[in-house]
Amino acid sequence: MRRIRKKDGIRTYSSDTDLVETRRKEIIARATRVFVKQGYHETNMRDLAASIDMSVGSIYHYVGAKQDILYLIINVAVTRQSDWIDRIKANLETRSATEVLKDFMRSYYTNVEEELDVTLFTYQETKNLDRKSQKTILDAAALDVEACAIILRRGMENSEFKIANPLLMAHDIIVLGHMWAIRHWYLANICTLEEYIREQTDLILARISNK
Amino acid sequence: MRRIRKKDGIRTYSSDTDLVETRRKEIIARATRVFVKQGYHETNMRDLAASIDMSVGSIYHYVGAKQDILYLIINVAVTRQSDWIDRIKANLETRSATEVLKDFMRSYYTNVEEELDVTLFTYQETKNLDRKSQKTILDAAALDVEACAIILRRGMENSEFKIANPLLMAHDIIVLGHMWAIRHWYLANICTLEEYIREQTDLILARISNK
Amino acid sequence: MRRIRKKDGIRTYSSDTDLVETRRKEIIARATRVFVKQGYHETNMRDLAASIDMSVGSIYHYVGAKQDILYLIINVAVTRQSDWIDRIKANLETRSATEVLKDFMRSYYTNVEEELDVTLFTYQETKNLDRKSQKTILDAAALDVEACAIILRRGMENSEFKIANPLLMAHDIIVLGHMWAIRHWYLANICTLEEYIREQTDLILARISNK
Amino acid sequence: MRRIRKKDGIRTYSSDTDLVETRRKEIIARATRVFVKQGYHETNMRDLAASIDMSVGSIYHYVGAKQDILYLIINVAVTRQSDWIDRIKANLETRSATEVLKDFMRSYYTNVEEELDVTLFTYQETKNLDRKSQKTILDAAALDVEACAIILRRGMENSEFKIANPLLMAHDIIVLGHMWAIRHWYLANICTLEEYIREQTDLILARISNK
DNA sequence: CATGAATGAGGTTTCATTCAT
DNA sequence: TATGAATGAAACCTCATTCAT
Repeated sequence: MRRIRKKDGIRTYSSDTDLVETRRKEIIARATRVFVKQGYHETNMRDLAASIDMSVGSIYHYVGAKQDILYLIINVAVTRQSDWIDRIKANLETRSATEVLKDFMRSYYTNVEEELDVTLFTYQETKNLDRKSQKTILDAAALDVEACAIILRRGMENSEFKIANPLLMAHDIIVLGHMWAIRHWYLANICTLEEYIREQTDLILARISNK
Repeated sequence: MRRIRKKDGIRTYSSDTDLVETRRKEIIARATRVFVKQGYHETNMRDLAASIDMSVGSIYHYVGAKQDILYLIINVAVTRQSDWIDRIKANLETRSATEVLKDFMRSYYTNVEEELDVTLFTYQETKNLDRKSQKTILDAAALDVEACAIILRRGMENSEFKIANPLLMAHDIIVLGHMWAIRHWYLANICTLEEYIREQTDLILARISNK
Repeated sequence: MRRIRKKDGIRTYSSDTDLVETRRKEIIARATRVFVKQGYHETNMRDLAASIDMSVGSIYHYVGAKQDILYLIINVAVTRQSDWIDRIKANLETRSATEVLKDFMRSYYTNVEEELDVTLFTYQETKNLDRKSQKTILDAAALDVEACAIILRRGMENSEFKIANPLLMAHDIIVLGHMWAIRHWYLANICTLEEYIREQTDLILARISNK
Repeated sequence: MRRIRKKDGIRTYSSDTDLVETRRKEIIARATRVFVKQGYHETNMRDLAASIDMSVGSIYHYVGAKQDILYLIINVAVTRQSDWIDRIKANLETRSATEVLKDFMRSYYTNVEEELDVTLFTYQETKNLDRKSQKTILDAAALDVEACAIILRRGMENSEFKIANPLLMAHDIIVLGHMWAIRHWYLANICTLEEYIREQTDLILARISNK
């Protein structure tokens, strides 16, 4: 008789929490590549198992369902390191909001470039999660906007920026980053990432800089 | 020996072109609602047929495969009326590029609001089409950017605007419109459509207006 | 309300017996070509209708079911003209049994050659008829053997032939004819029809001729 | 990316070659009975699965398609043991061609009797295979004729036999055997297998014996 | 813990037949 | 009488998940 346990709300048959974590990381890392390439619905568990060099049974030891893998993948994709916001705040102590914002956009957009496929994947497949998981993911995704808004608000405080709706402006900054991935099929034909970053930065600053 | 009839590249068993057109329109109109609500993969043909009040057999009388329905739906969603660009050009004869752009953004974004679900659907499900259909769809989608670019270029010609990369700027204008649908789960909490239109218009004009 | 009538045990909606006969003949003649080429199961009613230049509805006016067409086709194929046996008997009045048998084999085998595909078709598809129809067909097919046996028995009567089991011998004569069609994929590589007829005739005569 | 395993040209999801072989043998053995009794087209996969006491899924674990089962069945039916021809040749070392031929016919025809239904089935259903499989089957079937021809040629060498076209004669010998199955509906009424063998043997020998 | 064979419900699509026009 | 659009049951095949080994 199998004993059923849970970790992070997802069923597992193992009681060794560390092992579960290790194996799940392996699964996520490799499954990401497979799902991103072939599509979530288009990949069946047999092929997935073969592609990530595990047995179907093993996968189900560490994960409760196919959808859980999707959740774990997307969750990794939208979750930033925990010290991310702290580092932004630290930067704001020593440098102007404008400078921090420029750096932020550059590093955020560069990160999108590095995770081009996963970013697109997240936009397309999040809908396949159950309601609760979707909420978790969207909340995590919203944190990016909040982080960006911190910079904008600081700039407003010290009169560097003048912004009517800082959350909306932050949102624009974030999604214009995502667009580099989502619309790469078009953008790749009309500019380089470098140009893209420069133009979007200029677009934003032209509007918020307090002259 | 086996005779295959096609209309618009999609198999049909009827030779009555008008009837095919009528029935397909019905299928598209009703299937859009069902797919958008339940998801493409989550809706099976039996349920679809029941929902749109047709028999499964009848659907396959006018359409070759489930995927064809998806294609038809998305194609309708991304295809503008043929006189769309002409109307923009006509407007540019009598009014300033700035005014025309403002109107364009308002009407485009308002249209997104009216087709909120379908716009989101298009972003999520286009990947489920075969390679060739995807190309057709993306090409059609690119026309929106081109249309917007016409306005921008006119503004540049008469020195109303100053823009480094008009296609990229047009692209921003278009996708920021789409974002009202794609990220509605977030935007709806921070602003109204009215505000959204105003802010995005100001964002763009602040950057391109030639002072 | 449709009135249902029958002709030759097969449902029809028409009361005009002659018309039914005419139309059925058309259907049989053309459907034979289609079924023989594409196979009975592989041809659906829509394609059949298109191929024989009739509407599906029309076919069902004159025929009760798809299987009925198969029956009619095979029935034509296995049914000889009614004067066939009479002509054999007449021949036997004036010529030796040996001569008549030679002629019989030549004309029978030549006829197989002319209906190569239909003969094969009959062997392969009779099983798809219902029990009762199969019986009718097999009985009709048995008549060929009986006809041949008449010749053999006449030869035995006048001591031209010496045969232990004339029905079995007649059966060999008939099926060796059919084999020219059934195993044409092999026989065509090793001899001509002319050779085939000569060899089989010699084979039979070597055994039955009373020296 | 999608890995497809094959054994004998037929898809399987198992990599355990022995297991595939075992299970396929089970499937063939039991499916033969079902198909032969009910017909290939008349048996659907659900019924087949129930009849052979396997799940539909399991069948498809070892076989790629319904047609593959048909192929495997017919292939077994037409394939003789590999030492068959060697045994014939060995016999020809010690015994006269006439004796070997008599034995050959007896054992071949007896074998047909033992596989009555399958022999008929093969004649009727081979056409349902794809072109390539048909070729394989027909080539295998042709080997029987070749084997028989070996005996005939030996008899010609040592002047026991005199034959114009040994391949054609061998073909007659083989197909007259098959006819015991194909036309059993008729033959069963006019003679026993014993008589049939005797008569056909006499028929052949009367023609080829060099007196 | 690891494996992969087994399951069977459910997916998409076809097609013989009917019937309103 | 002639048509072909409409029907829906049933076909083949897939695949997430389980569980004996």
